[in-house]
Amino acid sequence: MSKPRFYVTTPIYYVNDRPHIGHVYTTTIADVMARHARLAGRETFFLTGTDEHATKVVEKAAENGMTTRAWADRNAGIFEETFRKLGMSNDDFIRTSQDRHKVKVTRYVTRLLASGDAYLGDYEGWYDAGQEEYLPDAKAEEYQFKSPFNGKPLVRKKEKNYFFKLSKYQPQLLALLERGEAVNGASFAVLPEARKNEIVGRIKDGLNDVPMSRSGMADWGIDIPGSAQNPETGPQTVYVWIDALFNYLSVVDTQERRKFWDDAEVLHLTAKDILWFHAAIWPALLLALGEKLPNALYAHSFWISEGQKMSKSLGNFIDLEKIDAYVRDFSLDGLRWFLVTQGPMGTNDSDFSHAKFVDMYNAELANGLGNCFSRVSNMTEKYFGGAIPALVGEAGFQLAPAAEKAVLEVAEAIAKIQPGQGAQAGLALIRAVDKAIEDTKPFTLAKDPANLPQVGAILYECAEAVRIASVLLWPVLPAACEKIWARMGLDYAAQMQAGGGLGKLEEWTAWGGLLPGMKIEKGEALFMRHVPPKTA
RNA sequence: GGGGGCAUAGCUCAGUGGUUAGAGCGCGGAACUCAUAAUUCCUUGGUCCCUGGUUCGAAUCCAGGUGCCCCUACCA
Repeated sequence: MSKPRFYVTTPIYYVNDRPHIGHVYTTTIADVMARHARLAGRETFFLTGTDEHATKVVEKAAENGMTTRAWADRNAGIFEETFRKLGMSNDDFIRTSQDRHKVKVTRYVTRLLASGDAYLGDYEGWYDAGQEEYLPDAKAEEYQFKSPFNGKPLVRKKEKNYFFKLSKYQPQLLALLERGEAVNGASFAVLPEARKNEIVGRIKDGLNDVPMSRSGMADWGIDIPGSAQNPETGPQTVYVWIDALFNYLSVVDTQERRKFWDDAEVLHLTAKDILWFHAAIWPALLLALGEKLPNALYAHSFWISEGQKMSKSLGNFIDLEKIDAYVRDFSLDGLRWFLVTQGPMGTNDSDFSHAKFVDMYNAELANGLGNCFSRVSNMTEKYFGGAIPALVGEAGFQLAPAAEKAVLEVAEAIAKIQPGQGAQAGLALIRAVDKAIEDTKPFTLAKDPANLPQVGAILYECAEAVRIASVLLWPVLPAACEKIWARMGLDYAAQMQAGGGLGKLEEWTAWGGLLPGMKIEKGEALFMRHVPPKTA
């Protein structure tokens, strides 16, 4: 029986942005989920990318004296390079300006037009002539119906646009979300619970049809089929949000990849600000297309910076420069650990605080995992020449139950999309090892050669628990755990590579995988303890 | 304006009606020395935001209030 396939996505990032901690966070969570799934032997597809068809992209490119294409290429390149540098294991990187996406979106829109779920209507709103853009009613009111740019009055303008018949799907969305029912054989979970309640409330308020086109941008965006020939509309392009949402499907809507949509567990990760598009419009679009729904949407909260909201005016974004500095000072795994264990997967925002980063790094990685491996490997070298001794003595305790518990808890945490909890469960096994060492004091026993059989048994228990913890923690701390494997002479990394990236989580986390006689090399500290520079 | 969320130890959070409210980190003390001045143990620490209500019983449910936050249609 093969394990269910897994397809995990991040939002595609706005190509005018510079990568910051928010992008890195969502992508890291997706990466951990993807790595865990592959480790568990599940065929996995992990997608991220860039969203490029906004009008502002055309404008920014012009401001910078570049063609839209060159500007988008440059910025998308920065995202791709950033994720590559951060070791993200994404299987693809979609850019909405790529033909493979545009071709699919054209087809989806054609289908919607044919079924009547997309139709021509009048769009009416407050128009800022100077900016050539509409403002939402609420915003227009906030600006007292004057342009925020030049102060000229906004005008009430009406134009022909294509609309998506969102209102039609209200009953099905409520069945899916409020009552948890399956629609067309699939259910759709919005997490966390608070976010689901939020969206249910909003859907109950009533759904209006949404515009899904804009009057055309020259040479940018995706044309609405037939609009150019329609004198009523003139050339129109697919509204950028609709265009963007389709990426999740367009990338896997190919002969070889279709299985990742039709026959896979599909998880969309996003931040809470774009809940509406993902929890209401996206499933409605899929229902309209007759496509299967994703299994779950998880909308996490935000990072704030040192207690303050991140904003351009405060200039306190955790940007690429800061991210690079953390990677340099604490290693990539150190950054991943902080993001995953301290990040805003709940409904509250999390604080990216330097002091907290250092505290957690020292307590959990340096003093915890790193030191534990260090003491176990050191005693093995010191008392047994670096080889796990034959099992001839009694340790006087057993770590197998703690290991089983950790394995179970990690699985539960991942199933709940709480990789941070999973990381803590893995670390708890390390704590159990530290406690066992303290309780039995092998370093004292070793002073009398008669005790060596017991010391050997103790070290076996400890090394075996560390081995299992390293497998459980690998999705979060790939570099450090692979170092542990290398020093224990384990070929898990090679096995995964040979197995198409798929691991053997069950086998590798079963007690007894460490054989007597195997070498353990102590090596350099896995995580150097961070001592803050002295302030005079 | 409308909708939603959050408020529990110094910090970050668990805890959705039932014994003296928990964890991690930090702080203080002790033990220990294999280890990265690491580890382990003990201690400290809370009118569970306020007021009122429902209940035999409320951190938990309800109402009102206060504070902070998010969404309200192109910033993870």
